[in-house]
Amino acid sequence: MKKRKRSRRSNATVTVLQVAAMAGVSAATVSRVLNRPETVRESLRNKVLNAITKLNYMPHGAARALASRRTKTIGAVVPTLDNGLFAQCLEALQTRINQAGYVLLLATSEYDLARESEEVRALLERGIDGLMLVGADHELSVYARLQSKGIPLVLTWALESPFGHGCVGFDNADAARQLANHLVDIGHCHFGIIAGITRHNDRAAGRLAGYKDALAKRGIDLNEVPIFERRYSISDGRAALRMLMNVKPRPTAVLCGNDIIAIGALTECAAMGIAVPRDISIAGFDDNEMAACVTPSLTTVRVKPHLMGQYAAEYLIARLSGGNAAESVDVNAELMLRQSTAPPG
Amino acid sequence: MKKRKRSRRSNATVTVLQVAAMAGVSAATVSRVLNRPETVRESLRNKVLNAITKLNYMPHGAARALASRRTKTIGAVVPTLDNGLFAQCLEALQTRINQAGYVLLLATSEYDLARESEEVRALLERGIDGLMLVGADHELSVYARLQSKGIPLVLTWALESPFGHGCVGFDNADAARQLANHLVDIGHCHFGIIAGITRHNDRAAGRLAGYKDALAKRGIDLNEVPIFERRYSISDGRAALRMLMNVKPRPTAVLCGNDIIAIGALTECAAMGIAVPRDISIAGFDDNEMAACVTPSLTTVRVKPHLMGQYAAEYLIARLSGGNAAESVDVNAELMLRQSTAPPG
DNA sequence: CGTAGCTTTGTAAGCGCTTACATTTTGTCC
DNA sequence: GGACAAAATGTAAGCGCTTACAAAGCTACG
Repeated sequence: MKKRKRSRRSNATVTVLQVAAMAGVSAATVSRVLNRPETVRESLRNKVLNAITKLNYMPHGAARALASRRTKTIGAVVPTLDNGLFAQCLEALQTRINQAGYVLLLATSEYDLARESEEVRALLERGIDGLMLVGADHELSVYARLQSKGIPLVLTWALESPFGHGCVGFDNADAARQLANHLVDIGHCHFGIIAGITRHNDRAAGRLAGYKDALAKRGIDLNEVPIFERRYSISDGRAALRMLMNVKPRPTAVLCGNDIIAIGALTECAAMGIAVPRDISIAGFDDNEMAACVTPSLTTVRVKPHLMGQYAAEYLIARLSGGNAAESVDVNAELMLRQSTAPPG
Repeated sequence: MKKRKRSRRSNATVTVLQVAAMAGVSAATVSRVLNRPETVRESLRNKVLNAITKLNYMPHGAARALASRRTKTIGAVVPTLDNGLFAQCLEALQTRINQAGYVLLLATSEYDLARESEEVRALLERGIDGLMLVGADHELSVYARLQSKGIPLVLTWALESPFGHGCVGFDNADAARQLANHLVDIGHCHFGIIAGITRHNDRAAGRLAGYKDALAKRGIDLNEVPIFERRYSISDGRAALRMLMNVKPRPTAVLCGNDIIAIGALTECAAMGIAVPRDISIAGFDDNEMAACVTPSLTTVRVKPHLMGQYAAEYLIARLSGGNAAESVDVNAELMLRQSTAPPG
């Protein structure tokens, strides 16, 4: 006679046993109704379903996760949500995984790989069935932990993983090359580059490499090309453009690491009374939502964050339901030629 | 002799018992080291810590949650991540709660209250310790479920909750009133309004109410003011502006439900050859990242999504650590007067 | 040196669910 | 109608952790 020693059950939490009792079945049957309804006879199933609604029963996720070793949760860590592209990618991912009954556990790394690794660790502790990351540059600990837990990973903004994970992205270098080539095609020969910070950022690095590669191949001496690496901010773009304008010979075309920088450059041109594209051409990268709205509208490269998010979701869902999925999908980046570029002089 | 009947332990998951064994203590002590380290003597604590790193032990979140009835997870549901404002709010929320050891479980409602209610249910099932929602318009089931689980809620973009939850926002109607008043002040008397969809959206409704209230108070006959409700999209803004231009007398000032609509209106003006602000003044709401970049730059109202996210996080953290928090904080929305508005012709 | 009153550690009972296995029911075929 | 296989249900053992309570170790004081 020492029953109910520690009944913490202050709030009457409805459990599977109460549902079972009301329906006149065992807990196992209730569980089956919840997880594999086709395995229980209709009559019983209905009784259980009735009991569930009558009691307003809500399964306990942690208990489920503990017993089943599945959390029905997908993790994601992106550099920042302040960048609309990542937000849009997540929007698509979230929407898609939700349809499949998954929920999104989210963290941001602020472009810091060490922090990213910590975030991944935290997500793993909390329990995730799959993970989405941005880019292919990650600490080894990340890959190792994922590996040891057997958790599927999909990389966005990347076409190739060092460990053969799923990838959905586009070729940054190639798109950058196209953009640079276009500017050479229309007659530019004095360039300036305001790249993003390339350290630990394979996307920024790829873009810069593409720009340089194309220019070099077209006979432009890279030693003559001023190259800055700047954070993705309007003010950094402005300051960098101002510096470029002091370089002799003055560039007639400026290739930027992304649209934010480019818009900063555009803004500074306006402030300095430099006409775009008459005096100078400016090109961005990303085709974010502002690119088409600024004046002059910005020539850029359209990446497709929604599509990446969706494919990433698709990949993880496929893997988690035991299926296979294409290892790598290329959502082609497209050149968007607009008003901010034109032949020189 | 029937030990180890169901050893599913395929992957050698390191558990608290193995750590305990290696450190020569009981599981309880390991748990204490993890949760209330100050209650265990330093010598032992170090042994445990060593064992933990040596074994690369990682606590099992679901097990913890089940035993402790806490998940260290905070939920949020926003209308969409495609809107930079919500993304920024979440960015701040996420960053702040992360510092406090919480992780973000995220869902989007696509502006659909029924869907929102479902999402909340899903989050609750997955287990959350606190929740952030946008606005004060929610299904009763949401409030009821939260209530019955005793989970703290904070509303953003709202100043008042029907059930006394925490709020952080600003007065939409008041800010809208200020904007409308300003336009009257500088001489406008023929207005058009392109509001957002007000149904189930207290923010859109508040803004529209503010516009109407101010105009009426300044002696403008609301029956003469064409009012449209449109989705937040460039194309809807464009189409609505075109319709407004056919109204007689033609409005000299257009008040928009948000910046997206306003930028659509601006775009259509450009397309129709209507000069802004000479022929017409256009005002937005939100001060999103595009507002200052378009040409002409957009007069609007600055809301502060980062600040809201941060305060929302603060509120939840305070509540979850047993403290109290201010019930309601007002992050003042500010009028941003830019180039898109001016006295009429 | 005994013991009251701390602090530190151990013991073991769950937390609410899933699932391998055992058992019962149902269906099928001669 | 009986034998057998297949389908439906029940039984009970955990999943990995936390925590109430018990036990043990210390301290200090008479």
